[in-house]
Amino acid sequence: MLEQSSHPRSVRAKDSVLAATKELLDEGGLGAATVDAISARSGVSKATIYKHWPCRTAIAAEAFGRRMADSIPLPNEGNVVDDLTEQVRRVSKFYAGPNGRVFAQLLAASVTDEAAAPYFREFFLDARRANVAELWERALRRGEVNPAISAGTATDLLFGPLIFRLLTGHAPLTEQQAEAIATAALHGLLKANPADD
Amino acid sequence: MLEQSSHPRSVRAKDSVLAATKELLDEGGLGAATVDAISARSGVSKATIYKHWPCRTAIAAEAFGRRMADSIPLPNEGNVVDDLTEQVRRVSKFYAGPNGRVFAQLLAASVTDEAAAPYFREFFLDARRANVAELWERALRRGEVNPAISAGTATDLLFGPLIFRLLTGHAPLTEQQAEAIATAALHGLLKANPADD
DNA sequence: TAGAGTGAACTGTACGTTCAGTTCAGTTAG
DNA sequence: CTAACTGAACTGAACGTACAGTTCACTCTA
Repeated sequence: MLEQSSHPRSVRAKDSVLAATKELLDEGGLGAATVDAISARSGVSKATIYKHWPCRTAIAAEAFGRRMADSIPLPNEGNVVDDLTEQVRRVSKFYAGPNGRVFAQLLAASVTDEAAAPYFREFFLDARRANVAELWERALRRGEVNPAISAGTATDLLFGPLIFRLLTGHAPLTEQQAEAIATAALHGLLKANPADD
Repeated sequence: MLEQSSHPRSVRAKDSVLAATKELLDEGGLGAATVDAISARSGVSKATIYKHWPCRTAIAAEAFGRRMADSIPLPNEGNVVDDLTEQVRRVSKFYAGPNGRVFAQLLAASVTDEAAAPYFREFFLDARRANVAELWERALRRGEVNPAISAGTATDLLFGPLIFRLLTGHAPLTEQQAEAIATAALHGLLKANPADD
């Protein structure tokens, strides 16, 4: 019971807001997570909410951010082709589900909403990039990948296409598509590779 | 003088709206192109505007769409590596400029704005994809690229990373970066290629 | 009792709608 | 050839709505 009261009120208010926002995002996407709705459901007043966050989008980014890291663990199958392909497949699957829609809305909102961009970066991109960087480092140590390519470029090449598709909806995010993208990224677009299966 | 009067009023109104919107987009991005501002500058009433377009974003997409096709001609240097690399470089340069910001805002707005998405797709993506598809077909005929990869996948792999960076701003869009991305996409991330310069 | 939170009202912006009245282009009648 | 007619398209100004973000007098709780 020390646990409960050791949380200052402000912490309880924050948690309550984040929990309510998470629910609203699940139910109706970013559009449903209005500040009034968050306030009503969490029982925290708008005035207090705006003491903790600079804008609406930032709340949503923080509320939604944690689940993504949790829901996509880092694969470790022992070789870079399998690991990276599996990672692309997992991320693609995440995007293809209902959470993908919310993710897209948040990314889109962060473009307009200057104050929210750092939140979005912190809760989504940084963790994701760190993940891939670790896979990339492993692969580099094993000598399996081109050392002239940076982890950042590799990340963009593998996941940029997924995000492109997610946002524009011009092509589906099926498992086959994810594999096609990963394979193309790993082996290249040119016909120079005779060692393909 | 027949030319003038041969345009029905509706065409003149549309042109006026598109011209005004284009100006506003240049001056202050999507945020400046409010429907009231467009109406005021074009001299076309809001009621009329909403007879021609379903929502604000659609106007902006159409107004902004044409310049992009114009400003990025299709390269033809005779081989796929140079052509695609050059194309990536050109698109990257376009994104890095002031128009890139507007493009990002439009793409972001289309995520939320259901009615605008088809406009955005028509005026940006379709033309772009057709462009790359043509380059890809050429390369296929010459046997320079992997025939197992579709033009769509190739497009996503080459331009998805640029869009990813543009939207999140996590990495710059310099010419070097564009080349690094194109090279990585063409040759692949793996170390399997001995035939590199 | 002092700092944190409440709640309710308020401001401001911008989308999209509505409608009575006006302009214009093409048509018909004189 | 001209003048009246017609209907579609446009105007202008107001309106309703939604939502972000702010303010302030208050209440509670640590």
